[in-house]
Amino acid sequence: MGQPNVPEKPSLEGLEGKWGASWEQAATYAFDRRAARADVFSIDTPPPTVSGSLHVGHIFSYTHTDTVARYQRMQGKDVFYPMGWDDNGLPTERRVENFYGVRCDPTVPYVDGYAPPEKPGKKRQDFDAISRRNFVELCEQLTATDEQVFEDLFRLIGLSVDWSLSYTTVSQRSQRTSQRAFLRNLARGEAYSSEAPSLWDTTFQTAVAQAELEDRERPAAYHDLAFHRRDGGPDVVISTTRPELLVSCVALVAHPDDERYQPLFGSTVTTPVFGVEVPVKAHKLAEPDKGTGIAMICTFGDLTDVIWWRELQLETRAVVGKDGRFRRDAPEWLPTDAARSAYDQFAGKASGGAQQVMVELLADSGELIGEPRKINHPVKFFEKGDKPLEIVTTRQWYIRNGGRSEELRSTLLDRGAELNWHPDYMRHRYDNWVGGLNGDWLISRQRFFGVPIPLWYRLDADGVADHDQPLTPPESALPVDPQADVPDGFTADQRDQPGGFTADPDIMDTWATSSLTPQIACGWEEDAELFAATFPMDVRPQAHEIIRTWLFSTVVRSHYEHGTVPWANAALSGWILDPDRKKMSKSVGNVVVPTDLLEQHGADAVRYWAAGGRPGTDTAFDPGQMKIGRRLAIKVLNASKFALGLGEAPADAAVTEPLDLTMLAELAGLVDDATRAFDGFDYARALQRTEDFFWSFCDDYLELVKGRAYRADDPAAVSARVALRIALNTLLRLFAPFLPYVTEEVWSWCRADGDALPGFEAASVHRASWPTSSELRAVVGDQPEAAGTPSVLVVAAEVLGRIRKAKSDAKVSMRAEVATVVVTDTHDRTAALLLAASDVCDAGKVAELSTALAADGVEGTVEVTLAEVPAE
RNA sequence: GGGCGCAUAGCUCAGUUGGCUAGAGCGCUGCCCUUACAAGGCAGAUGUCGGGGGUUCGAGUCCCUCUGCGCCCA
Repeated sequence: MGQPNVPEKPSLEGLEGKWGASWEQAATYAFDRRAARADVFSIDTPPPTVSGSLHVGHIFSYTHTDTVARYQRMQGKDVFYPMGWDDNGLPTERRVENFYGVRCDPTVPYVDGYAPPEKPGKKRQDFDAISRRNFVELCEQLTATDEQVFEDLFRLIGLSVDWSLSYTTVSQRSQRTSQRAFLRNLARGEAYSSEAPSLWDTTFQTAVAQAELEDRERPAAYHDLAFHRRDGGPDVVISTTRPELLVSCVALVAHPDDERYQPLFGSTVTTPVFGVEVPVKAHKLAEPDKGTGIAMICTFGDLTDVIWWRELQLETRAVVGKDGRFRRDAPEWLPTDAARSAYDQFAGKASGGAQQVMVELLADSGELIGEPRKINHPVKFFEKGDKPLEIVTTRQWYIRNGGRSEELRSTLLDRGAELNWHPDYMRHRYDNWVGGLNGDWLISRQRFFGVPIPLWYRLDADGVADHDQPLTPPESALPVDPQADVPDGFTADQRDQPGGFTADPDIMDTWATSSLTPQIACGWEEDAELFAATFPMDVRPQAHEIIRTWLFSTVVRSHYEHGTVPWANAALSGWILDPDRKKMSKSVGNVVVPTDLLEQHGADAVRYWAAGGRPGTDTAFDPGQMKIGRRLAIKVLNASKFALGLGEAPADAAVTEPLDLTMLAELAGLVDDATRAFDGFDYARALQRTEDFFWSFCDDYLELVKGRAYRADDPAAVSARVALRIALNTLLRLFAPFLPYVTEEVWSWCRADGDALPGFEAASVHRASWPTSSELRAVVGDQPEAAGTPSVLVVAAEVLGRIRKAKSDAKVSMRAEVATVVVTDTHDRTAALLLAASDVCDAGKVAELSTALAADGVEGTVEVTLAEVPAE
């Protein structure tokens, strides 16, 4: 049998580089694609947005998943753990624009060998306008660099990803998958296009989906406007925060039960300034106690207007264009020259300017009642935008997601209920979101960098597109770029010609592709063998704030395509909070750069901090915890050095001493606990239990057996050495998911010269089997003292503690001699103590240990008498 | 307004079906160079378990209610 090769001065320095290279070379984390589905654990890793900056959040949540991956691998699973990079969409476009000083203008021709400006312009207006193709090329160039930075970090933190499985969300394969899934949705009627009011970001010039909205408090003012009754009765006064939209007013609305306005229902009134006749309607969404209780409906001021417009079947009088400005020509519905000339005063203006003009017009005509009343109210924004959204009628593509169908919604709620949520309460987020949907999923985006919608439209003799019968490519032709490729049956010169065809100009929403990460990663319709082995996946790890977007959209796509949930488990991670309990975000400027942390504390230490963040729980960024993690890693080195440096422990030697047996019995309990925790995705609990055990193992058990273990040629010494070796072997495996570097380092000591100590046969601790309590109980056997109550180890450690305290109180060294220790306690406890008496005496430097029986109901005592110290 | 979560030592947090005197680490104080570890060890002090009510022999734990904070949604 080999001897462990323990370094003289073990150290954490350089372990990341050493073992990172070793794992890569030995393909330690390689997925074996020949495995059967039952033997695979497959992980739908969140593809990070590489155009974003690195921050500690990346370390945090990805470490959580990695601990689970490592656990499952040690449980014998073939772990499918790919990494993806999300290059798709707006964040990349913005980064490329700012990085190179360019912006995309689809009307500009392609320039071969284009080089971006040497000094990027400061303002967007000064950016170089370049063709779509040049722009996409720059996107691809920059993301490749960004991906490498991310991969380096993830490798350093020790993610046990199989890097050969990496994918990007804009790769040809992802585009093919995304377009294929879309075309199948289209063929089955799950996707459709429609000309409808859509939320529109005037900065980005694109439609956005409900899932991308956020409310922001903005100041506004209620303006009271007088509408005139036809019968000469008193004016009807409405309150509005957007008086500039008066020109697009199509009706007034009040609650059906509102007695004040019931007489007016069915009649018409005329609008102030413009004199347009509009009906007064009743609808239950009107709020009687808001403003005057009667509101004007405009096309369109907000989402409620859209509901009223649709349900009350009102006219459309749209005035705000995609650029966010009022149309330049006076609308045809204005009845008089005076109305038209009033309109001309704010034609072409954005809403702010138009409002000023409109308010003046109203004031001049006397139809503005009283002073505007300032309020703060929530306004809808695109989450990445900084101007309020407008509602503009455009043709867009949608995927049905239950927002307009009770039946589908309930089916998708059932899908959510099929998932195991970790923590369980996160399922409410899903139910909440799905239950509150008010429209289908808008997936088309009027942007440039992304997966194109793979469609063309026939143009009739007048050049009008037929949107009802889109031209589709065969799946074999995917991916297509409709703006470069030509549909079957047409020639390139028919593009945009009457009688020819035109391309759908849009790309798909980022989520329309990332909702397919299981299909992309598992090789749907690309690699049948891989797909069969990995799908549906075992777990989707992700942050809780994107349950409504990523998680839900993935469930929708999988439901349509496969009739199943995409994974068995959803594991939600919390956020990183800064020490002031604020969410870390770039805009707040409180982000900590992870590379510095890794350099400072080491990967194991940073992982230790991350793994302490319980599933779903927000966790404060805490360098203090990293220091503790580092201390733990050093402790593992030193304790291992001790446990392995004690001389011979024959492979067939038995553990015989009660103290040793008790320790192993307790270790078996720990193994059960940690295993249970990991099975429930509670890595944090597994770590905490292991750590607790390890510290008392070091403080008490190691101290108790130290003297005995050093003795030569003594069966009791051999018992200690064997027990230490078994305990170390078990603890290294328990720690391996959390501290992959230091545990691998120590594991390697036990395999010196290819001759492994018993239990250390696996080439890597990360390929060793997860410990079981039965392997430990086999060693312990049914020896009563081992399973005894009270535990020999616990009683001995307690008495040792009293001895230490006596020395500490007397302010003497722990090596100080003790003359006598008298333990008075119950029969069982003193009996247990006596089984470890010589160890306690060794550890405490005790000359004489005696016990006495305590009287019934009297608390046990430990009397420690220090030896006389000769005067100096 | 609806939903969900959180509130335990100065700080960060454990406390799994209710059960002995509520724990750990950090920080703080004191002692100790001890042949695994001074980037260390040992010991010590520290609590109205957010407030109130209820169920129970017994509540940090279960129920109700209130307060504060956070998140999601409207």
